[in-house]
Amino acid sequence: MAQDLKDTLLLPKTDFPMRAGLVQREPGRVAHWEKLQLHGRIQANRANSPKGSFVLHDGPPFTNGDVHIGTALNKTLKDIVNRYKSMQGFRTPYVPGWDCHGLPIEQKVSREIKEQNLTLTTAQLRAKCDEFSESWIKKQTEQFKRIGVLADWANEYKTKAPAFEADVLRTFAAFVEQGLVYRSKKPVYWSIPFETALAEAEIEYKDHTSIAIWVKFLVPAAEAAKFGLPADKPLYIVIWTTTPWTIPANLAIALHPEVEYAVVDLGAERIIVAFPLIGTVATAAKLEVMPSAIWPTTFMGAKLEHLQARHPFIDRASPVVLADYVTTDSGTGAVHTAPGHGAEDYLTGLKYKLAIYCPVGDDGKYLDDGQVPADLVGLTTLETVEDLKAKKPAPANLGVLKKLAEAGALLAKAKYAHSYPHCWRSKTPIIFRAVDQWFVSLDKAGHRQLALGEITKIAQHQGWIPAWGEARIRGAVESRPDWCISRQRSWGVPIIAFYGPDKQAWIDAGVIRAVAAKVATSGTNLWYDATPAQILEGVKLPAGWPAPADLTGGRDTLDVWIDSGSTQAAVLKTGQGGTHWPADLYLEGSDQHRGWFQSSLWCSVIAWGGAPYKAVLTHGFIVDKDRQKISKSSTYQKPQTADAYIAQHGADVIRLWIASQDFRDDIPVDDEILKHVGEAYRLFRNTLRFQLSNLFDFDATKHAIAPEKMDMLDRWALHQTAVLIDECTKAYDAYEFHRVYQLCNQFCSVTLSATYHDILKDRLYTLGAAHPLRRSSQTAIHAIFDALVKILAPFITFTADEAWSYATTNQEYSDGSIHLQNWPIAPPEWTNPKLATEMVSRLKYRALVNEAIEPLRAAGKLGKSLDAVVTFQGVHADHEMHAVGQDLSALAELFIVSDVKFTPTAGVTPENSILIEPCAELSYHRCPRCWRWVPKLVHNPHGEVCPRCAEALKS
RNA sequence: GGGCUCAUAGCUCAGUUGGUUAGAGCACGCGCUUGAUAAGCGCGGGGUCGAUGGUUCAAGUCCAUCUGGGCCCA
Repeated sequence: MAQDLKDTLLLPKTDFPMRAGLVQREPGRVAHWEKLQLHGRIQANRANSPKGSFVLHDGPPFTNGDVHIGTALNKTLKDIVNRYKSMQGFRTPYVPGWDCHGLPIEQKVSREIKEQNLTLTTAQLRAKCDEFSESWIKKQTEQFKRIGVLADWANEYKTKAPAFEADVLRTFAAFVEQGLVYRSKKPVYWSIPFETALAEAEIEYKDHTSIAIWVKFLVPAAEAAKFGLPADKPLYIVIWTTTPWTIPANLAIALHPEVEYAVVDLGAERIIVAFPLIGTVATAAKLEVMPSAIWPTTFMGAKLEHLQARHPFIDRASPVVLADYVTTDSGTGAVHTAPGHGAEDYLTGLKYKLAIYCPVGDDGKYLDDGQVPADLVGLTTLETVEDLKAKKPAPANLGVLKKLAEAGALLAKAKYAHSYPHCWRSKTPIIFRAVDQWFVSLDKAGHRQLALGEITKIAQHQGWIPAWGEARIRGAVESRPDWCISRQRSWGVPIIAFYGPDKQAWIDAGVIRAVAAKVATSGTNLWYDATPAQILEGVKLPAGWPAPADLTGGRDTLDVWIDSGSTQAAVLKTGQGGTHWPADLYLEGSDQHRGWFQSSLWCSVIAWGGAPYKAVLTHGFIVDKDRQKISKSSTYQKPQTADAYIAQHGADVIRLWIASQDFRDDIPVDDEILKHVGEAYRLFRNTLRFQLSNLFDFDATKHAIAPEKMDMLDRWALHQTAVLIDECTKAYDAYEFHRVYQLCNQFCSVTLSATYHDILKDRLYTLGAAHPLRRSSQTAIHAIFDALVKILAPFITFTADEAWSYATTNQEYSDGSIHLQNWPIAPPEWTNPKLATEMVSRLKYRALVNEAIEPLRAAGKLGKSLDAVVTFQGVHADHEMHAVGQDLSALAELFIVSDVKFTPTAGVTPENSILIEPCAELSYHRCPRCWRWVPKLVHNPHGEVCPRCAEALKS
C-alpha cells in the first residue's frame, strides 16, 4: 500500500548524474566542444554585438615543459574573464600565444647535442630548438584545452613564426629609426676557450683557489691635504681583491658612505682602511698595530668622495666613489672598482661616468691599448684545465703580482679558497669582461616620460588592478637603465646589424625593414644560412655603407623581452583573429610588472606612441598551506603540473579552486583546501541537479506562471535570485571571482538547500502535477536554475554545460551550449524588497522554531519537524509576529511542521513561548502519502489520506 | 639590504566613511531523515581580528614600530 501511494508522488527525476566523474568525463566534453567548434560559434554569435569586442591579450607561456599549475591558474583566470565577457555580449577574440625563443631551450638542446658529441651549425641548432619548442606547443595546447580553456587555437601566435619575427624586427627598426639604438660596452660572463659570452645558467660554481692581494693606492699629498688627511708621510688607500688580473682595469676605489674609516700609521707610511677591518688587514700584512698608531680622527666614507688616488703602476687617477654594496665582512672596506670587469663595478661606473674599460681581448689576453704596461700585454687571464690541476695561477695574475711588487704597492698576498664561476663546457674559470652590446636609449626622445604618462592615464580610469600595480610598474619604468637588447645567443631573433672589415657596426632601419620582409616569408634562419650579399640582394643600402661583399652579419640576437614586448605589434596591431590595439586587458602574474607589462609598454610607446593595454590585472603566486613558495615547501616536492592536479580532482574542481581564491594575493594550495572546494563543487552540482530533477514535467512555454500570480515563497526566491545576479555581476565586473564563489555558495546552501528547496519538496512531490502552487514553484526553479547555471558557467565550465544540456535536451551532449547563452538579467518584477523584509522576520521565527524543536529531538520525542505542531503564545505582544501570523498554513509550510497555532497570552514574549508538541501525542492523524499530520483523514481508493492528497489523487 | 604587498575562526572569504556581545559558507561535534540518498535537514562548540605601542569617549577599521609570508630588485 505504501509503495502504491509513493508511486502517486511526483518525485524528482533526472538523468543528470549525481556523481560527476570529472576526471573520466571531462575529456569527452573537450572533444565535444572541438567538434562543435565552440569558440568559433561563440564569436560568430557575437559578430554584430552592439557591445563590440573585449580583447584580452594573451601573455605567452614559455614552451619548454608541461603546463605548470601556476600557468594553468593564469590561463584559467583568462578563460573565466573571456567566458564572462562573452556572456555579457562582447565579442571576445582570444588569440593564444607561445614564447619560443630563449636561453632555457637553447641550453637544453645544446646539452643534448653535447651529450651526443655532435657539432651543429647555428642554423642546425636553431632548427633543433624550433622542433623542441614546437613539440611543447602541441603538448601545452592539449593541456590548456583539458582544463577548459577556450581559444582561437587555429589563430595562435608563436614568437618563432616568420611573420612574428618580422614584426619583432620592425619594432627594432622603429627603435633604430628614432636614433635610440647605440653601441656600448657592458660586462658579461666570458668563456675564454670558446670566446663567447655565457648566461648565468651556463655557469657552474666550483671550488677555486685564487690569489687574494692587498694593494696600496697612493693618495697624493695635495689630495690628502685637501680632504683633511695627514700629508707628512706617504698615505695609501688599501684595497683587497681576489682577481689580480683586473688591477690594470682599475678605475676607481669604492667606499661605503656610512662606514667608519681610519688612518693607520705604519711608521714610514700610513694606510686608510675601514675601522672594523684594521685587525684583519694587520694580520694579513703581518703587522702589529698599536692603538696609538690609529689616527684619532675617524671619518665616514662619504667624506672622501671624489678624492683622486693613483693607480699603482699605471699613470692615471683612481678616484674614490661611494657604493652601498661595500661591506666590512672581509677585505679592507675599500673596493677595487673595474667597471669593465664586474656587474656592481659597472653600475658604479655608470653612476660616476667612468669608462667601461676592458683591456682584455676575446682571447683573454691583455691588449696593447697604450695603457696596459708593455710587459703585461699578451699575457692571458685564462687558467687552463691543466693549470688548474697543477695549481698554476694564470700568467696575467703572476704578471700583475710582479708589477705590484716592483711598484711597492703590494701590502700582502694570500691564497684564497672560494666558490668561483666556471664555464659549463670548458670547465675553466670564467672572467667577467665588458663587450660591445646594443642599447636602446629610453630618455633620448622622451619615451620615459611618455611611458610614465601612459601609466598615469591608465591609473586615472582604474586600469591597474589591484591599484598598487601602478606603483610597481612606475618604479620599474623610472629606475630602468637604458635597455641592453643584444644577447650572444643563437635561439632568438637576430639583430640585423652588419660589420665592416674594420669591425665597424652598420645598422639602418630601412635595411632592417627590408630584411624583415624577407624574414616574413623565409624565417630568420635566412640570416644564418645566407651570405650578407644574398641577404641584401635587392636592398637599397644607405649612402656610405660598405659593399655587401665586405660586410659580415652580426651574430647577436635580440633580448627575448623584445620578442614578447612585440606581441602587441604582431597580434593587436595586425588585428590577428579579430583583436584590436590597445587591448582591453592584460592578465598575468605580478612579476610581470617588471617583465612583460614593462617590455610591452616600452615597445608600444616607442613604436606606436601609447600603451598597448587599457587595463592590467595581476594575480599572485601559488604557495603551500603555510604560505611558503612551493619550491621551498617540504610538502610539495613533485613537479607541479596542471595535469597532475586535473588527474586527481578534475578540471572543474581546479577551476573552482582558482575562482574561490582572492587571486590578487598569494594563492595557497593544499589537500584540505582542494577537499573543501570539492565539497562546494558537489553543493553546486547537487543544487543544479535537484532543480533539474524537479522540472522533469515542466515546460516553461506551457506551464509558466506570471510573476504577479506566483506564490509568495517563490517570489521571495526570485527576489533573492535578483539580488544574487546583481551582486555576482558586480563582483565579476570587478574581477572578484572569489566573491561570486562565496555568494553562490551561500545562495545554494542557505537560501536554496536549507530553506527554499527544503520547503518546496512538499509542494512539488505531493500536489497535483498542474496545481498552481506547484507550477508556481517550478516556474521559479526554472528561472533560478537558468540564472545560477549561467553565473557558474565561467567557473565550472564542464559541469554547467552538462547541466545545460540536460536542461534543454535531457541528453549529456547537445548542439547548444551554456557558453552561447547571454548573461542573466533579473526582470524588474522579481525585485520585491517589501516581501524580502517580511521574509526576514518569518525566517527569524523559523530559526526559533528549529531551536525549540531540538530539545525534543534530543529527548527522542521527535524526529522530523513535520511530526511537530507549533503553538505561539503571547503573540499579540509582538507586532512583527502579528504580521507574520496572517496565514497559518503558509507558516506551517515555511517551518516544515504539520500545524501552527496561536494562543494569545498576555505577558509572554514569543522568544520563550514557542511550544513544540509531537503530533502523535495530540489528536492528529498522519497522512501516509504526504506525511503531514492533519485533524482528519478521508477515504480514498488508495486508503486513508489527508484531504489535500485526496484532491491531488483525483487528477 | 631596498621597492611594492599581504596577515580576521581549522580552511576560504565578508566586515561601507573608526561606534552596540566580530559575520558567512565549509570543516568539526552531536542529533534527525532515508521521497535530492556516495544526498538532505537541525542544533552546537570555535576568533584576545599577526605582535607591540600610540591617536580617540570609542579601533579589526587611523598612525608608528616589529614579526612572518609573497613578488621584484640588489
